[in-house]
Amino acid sequence: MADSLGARQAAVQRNREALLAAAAAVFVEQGVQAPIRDIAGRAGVGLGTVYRHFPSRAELVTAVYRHQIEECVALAAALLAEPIPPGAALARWIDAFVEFLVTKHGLGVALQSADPSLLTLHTLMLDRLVPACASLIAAGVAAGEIDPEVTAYTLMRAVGNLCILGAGYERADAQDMVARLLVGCRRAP
Amino acid sequence: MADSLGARQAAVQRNREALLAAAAAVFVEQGVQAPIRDIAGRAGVGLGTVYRHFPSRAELVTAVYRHQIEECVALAAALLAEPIPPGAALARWIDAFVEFLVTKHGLGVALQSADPSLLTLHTLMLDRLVPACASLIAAGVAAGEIDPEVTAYTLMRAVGNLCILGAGYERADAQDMVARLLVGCRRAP
Amino acid sequence: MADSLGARQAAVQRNREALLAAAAAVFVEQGVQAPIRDIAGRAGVGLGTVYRHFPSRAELVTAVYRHQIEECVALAAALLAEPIPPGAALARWIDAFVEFLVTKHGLGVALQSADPSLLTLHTLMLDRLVPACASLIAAGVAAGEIDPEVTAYTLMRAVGNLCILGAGYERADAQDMVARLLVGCRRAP
Amino acid sequence: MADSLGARQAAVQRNREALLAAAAAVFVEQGVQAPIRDIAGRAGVGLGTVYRHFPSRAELVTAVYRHQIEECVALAAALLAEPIPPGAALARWIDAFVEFLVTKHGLGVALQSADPSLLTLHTLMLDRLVPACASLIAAGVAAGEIDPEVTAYTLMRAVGNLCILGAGYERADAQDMVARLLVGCRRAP
DNA sequence: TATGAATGAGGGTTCATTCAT
DNA sequence: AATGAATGAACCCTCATTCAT
Repeated sequence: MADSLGARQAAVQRNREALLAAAAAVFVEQGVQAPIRDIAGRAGVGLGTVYRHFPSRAELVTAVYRHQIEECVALAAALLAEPIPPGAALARWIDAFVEFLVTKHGLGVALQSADPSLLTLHTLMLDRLVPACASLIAAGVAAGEIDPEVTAYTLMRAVGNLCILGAGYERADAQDMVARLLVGCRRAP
Repeated sequence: MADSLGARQAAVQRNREALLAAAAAVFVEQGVQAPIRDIAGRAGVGLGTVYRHFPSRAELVTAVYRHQIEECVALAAALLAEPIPPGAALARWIDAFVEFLVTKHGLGVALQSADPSLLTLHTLMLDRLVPACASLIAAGVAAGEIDPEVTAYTLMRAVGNLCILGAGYERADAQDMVARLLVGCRRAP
Repeated sequence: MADSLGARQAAVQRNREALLAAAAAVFVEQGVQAPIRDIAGRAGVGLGTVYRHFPSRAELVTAVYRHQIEECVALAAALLAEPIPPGAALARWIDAFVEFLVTKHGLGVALQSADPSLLTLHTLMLDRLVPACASLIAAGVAAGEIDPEVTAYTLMRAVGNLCILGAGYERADAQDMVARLLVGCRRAP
Repeated sequence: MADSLGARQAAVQRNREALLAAAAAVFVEQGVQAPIRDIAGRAGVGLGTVYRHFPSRAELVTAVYRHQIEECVALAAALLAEPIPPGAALARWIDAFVEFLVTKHGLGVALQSADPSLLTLHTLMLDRLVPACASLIAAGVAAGEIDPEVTAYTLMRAVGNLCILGAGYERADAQDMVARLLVGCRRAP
């Protein structure tokens, strides 16, 4: 009894994760506006199953990115605890953020869209990521390494935008441009 | 006979210009994916007329932005001719580019889209804008003011991305971020 | 063993009754086409349980209304046994029928629908209610109070229709219209 | 030029009328909630054509019934002008109304639905039909033939309901029941 | 040339129904 | 027996594109 119940719940969970993986992949290929049918097909489930797990596109999008966002949040705390200069900590954190944006998840495109279905994602970023980034900036400012004019939200939006890739503007280009942007955020001597 | 021919040609030309103006306005309001019907309606012409003048969306998009792009090209030449330091010239040119991107034309969004209908726009940028920008960069590099690693195409894509606005990330933010990016493009001392 | 068998059967019966109550409530609120899921949810059981007890919507609908219908049947016999004029007996019976139709059960809508899922309900009405009504009409005809042209089935359909309520046509309106219809069913002097 | 323009407009008008005819037929068979696709198919046009002519279901429904409604309105005026007793005029008008409801148009079902897509139709009835009926009732009341308690709106809803046909309750039954209802609306002696 | 009516593919969403556990 | 996850058919609606006039 408990076994078969557990087995069922496990299957449901597997389905949910298959959907998240499929959605992440499809979002990268087609953007967050990709047809729900495509996601269902990629996950190998029926259309209704997507709607069962994620009644609205917003919930699916949010679920896809939540985990990555939480990892970023955790990293910020970890870096602050390390005995390195705050400016370097910020740089390393931004590197990791870029890695997420660019490598596997299409978050960049997602962040810039005004689409109502992305409101929750935006909120999530505001609530979780911005404070994490702000703490690193504050440390950098306190150490005299970062220009106090720089705000976390704006910087993150800018980095997010710089990570929107395309033909002829690849990952390495985004990394380079972000690094240069950070140089411009240092405290003027 | 000649008169009525001339009159007809003039009417055709007027239609074309009304369409360009309407498309520019609609692109700003709704983005480059706006329904063709909206553009036709705004221009006061029939749907078929849009397709006659611009058989594909790409051609319409390209035509809309071509004029702005040519102004930028001309500005680059003008700035190079002025007796100012090349780094300042580049900064002023980028300022103007940002102005175009941000103020009236939604070019930012257009540039980052992977949509095949924007391929020609991309080509146009490559053909006309990149050389203009490259000439300013080259001058800056020659003067020892700009990092020789910076390439025109990448810089323009980055600036284009930084100019994708949204709620909480307005024109002034984009201008600020672009300025900081340029700081990061200076030759390392 | 006998106990647990009895207990199980009791639970099954409880489920069935919870479903009937839930369906009656949902039919009133949303009509007989309400989603099966809503009924399951209201009854606090799983979807499959609904299908086990009532394999088709028709069976559920019929079961919901059967009890009310039997009450009407019993009332007809009781009224015939009372020492009142047959015309008054018919009027009182119709009043009670209207009460059922209008007050709690949405039967009015159900009776007029051509939906195949309501065929059995229709049959039930034919088999049980029409004879009951016919007996009252026959008594009225015999007493010279009711027009012999009136047939039970037609009258019941008409009353059923008159009891389909809506904004601006409320219970009291239906009662009034039914009363006037009955006036028109009296024997012409 | 004028000819071909006229021909085109005529074709459009024919299409529109084919749609109205198809919709009327489909509404009778399946009710006003019938799939738009079925109406398009019956009319021999594409789906989009239905939406072009009637952007919402409400507009289609209203258009289907508007003509019949206006005929009824006109009839009321004509009957009032005739030298016949007002009670007879009302009876003849109601006969005509029943004819419309029952013969070709399924209006009965339409009138009782609370569906938002039928709001306009309801409004139309309120605005046009109810005053027409009320004028006949007023004349009957003034002549002492009609019970002053009877209101036009309620009577029309009742007649509408009585005209919802089904297996075993046909046109003749509806006519009979409506006639009896009218008897019940006479002034009590 | 210009028009705009017509078409139908495409994508969102709901819900009846099945079936493994 | 009960559960509820999964499925997919069926509808709705929008809009790019074609083409007769």
